[in-house]
Amino acid sequence: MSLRMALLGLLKATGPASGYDLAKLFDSSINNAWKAGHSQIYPELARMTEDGLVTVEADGPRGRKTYTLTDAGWEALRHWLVGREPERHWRSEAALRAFLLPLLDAREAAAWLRREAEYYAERLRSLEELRHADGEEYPMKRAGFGRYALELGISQNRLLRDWALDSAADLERRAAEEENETATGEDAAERRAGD
Amino acid sequence: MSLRMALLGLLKATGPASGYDLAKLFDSSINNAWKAGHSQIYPELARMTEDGLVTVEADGPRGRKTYTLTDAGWEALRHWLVGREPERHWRSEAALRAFLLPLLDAREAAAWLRREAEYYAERLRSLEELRHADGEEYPMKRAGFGRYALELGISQNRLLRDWALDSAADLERRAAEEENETATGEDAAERRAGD
DNA sequence: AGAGCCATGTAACTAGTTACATGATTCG
DNA sequence: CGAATCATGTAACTAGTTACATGGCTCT
Repeated sequence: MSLRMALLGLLKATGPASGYDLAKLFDSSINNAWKAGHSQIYPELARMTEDGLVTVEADGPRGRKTYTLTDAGWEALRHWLVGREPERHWRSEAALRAFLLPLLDAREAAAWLRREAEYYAERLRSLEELRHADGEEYPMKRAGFGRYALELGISQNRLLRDWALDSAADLERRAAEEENETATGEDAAERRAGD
Repeated sequence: MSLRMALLGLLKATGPASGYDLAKLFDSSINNAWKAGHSQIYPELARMTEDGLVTVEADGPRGRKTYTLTDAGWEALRHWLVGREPERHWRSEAALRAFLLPLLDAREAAAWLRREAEYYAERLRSLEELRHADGEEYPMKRAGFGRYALELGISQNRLLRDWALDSAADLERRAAEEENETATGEDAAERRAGD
């Protein structure tokens, strides 16, 4: 359903487009919110045509098919956006790893987190560039389309970067404390064993 | 693969458990990072047994099967955690809606965002409670397991709440400006048409 | 003529969802 | 003895991934 809505939204925002165009738009715009390859998009467009949400004109060069949003299509999108509770579940491999991280040795986990932080920092940079890019470089920016999603993406990547750095520092502090304990305190360990 | 790793991680952290236990643990702990129902967990455990990652003892009451992590299972988990780039793609219905939001009327979009903000605020409250809960109420907290994921979840919900409120305010400001323009300025519109 | 991009699709597979189905035990 | 919970599974379906397959058009 979400894929379908993403396609309807892109058609609403850009006007008529081919499956090929939509696949490219996916990569360059909505990409931070949803992902789909052409092998998923083409059959979905065919089903949407059957359901009357889009109409197709097969005319362009190389058998290019141009899809146009119908009234029913726009109505379906509006209804989905406004009239339904969103699905809240998300699956994120990054979050899962975060969850499992304390199973590792603290130093190892910290090192991994620092590499993650670099990734998020890089990502943050590229999204901030998008914010300052004008309409030609980032065509979806026209009409404020994607504006709020872009801000969200930027904030989230900043958050993830900071979280990774803070967690790494925390793990390193804990590792250092432990090492300190075992190094200075054979006697302390004996004291603990005694009570 | 991620489901498999989540199950291995839970077994590592809690010790031997049944499919039923693991399904409940999923709901109560790892839930913010990954989601799975029993109909996905049971067959996965069967496959993991075939692959030698866990062993099964069918002994308990009501045909309860107890799964135990093997050395190969722990090794597989370690390797997945440390030795691979994570998959970065995420699909989030919330983010997709954020992207498509500017297609709606500004007032309507703002109202929707304010409802969203309430949802995130509620979620934030319940995660913050978890942070202060002791080990009995939140068993995964033992040994710091899930600690970093919990902090991440709290930060993310706070971010989403604030993002929704800020975006709503922005949309309302824009709507007000537009209304102001059309109300006061027939002449202004003509002036614009003239240049 | 050949490289590169435009453009569309299908097939086989893995992952995840929803609904159905069954029965044992425990507690009040 | 009945309700709640424990406990396991399967079947049918939808969504998403990866790999394969084909051919047209444009530019050099």
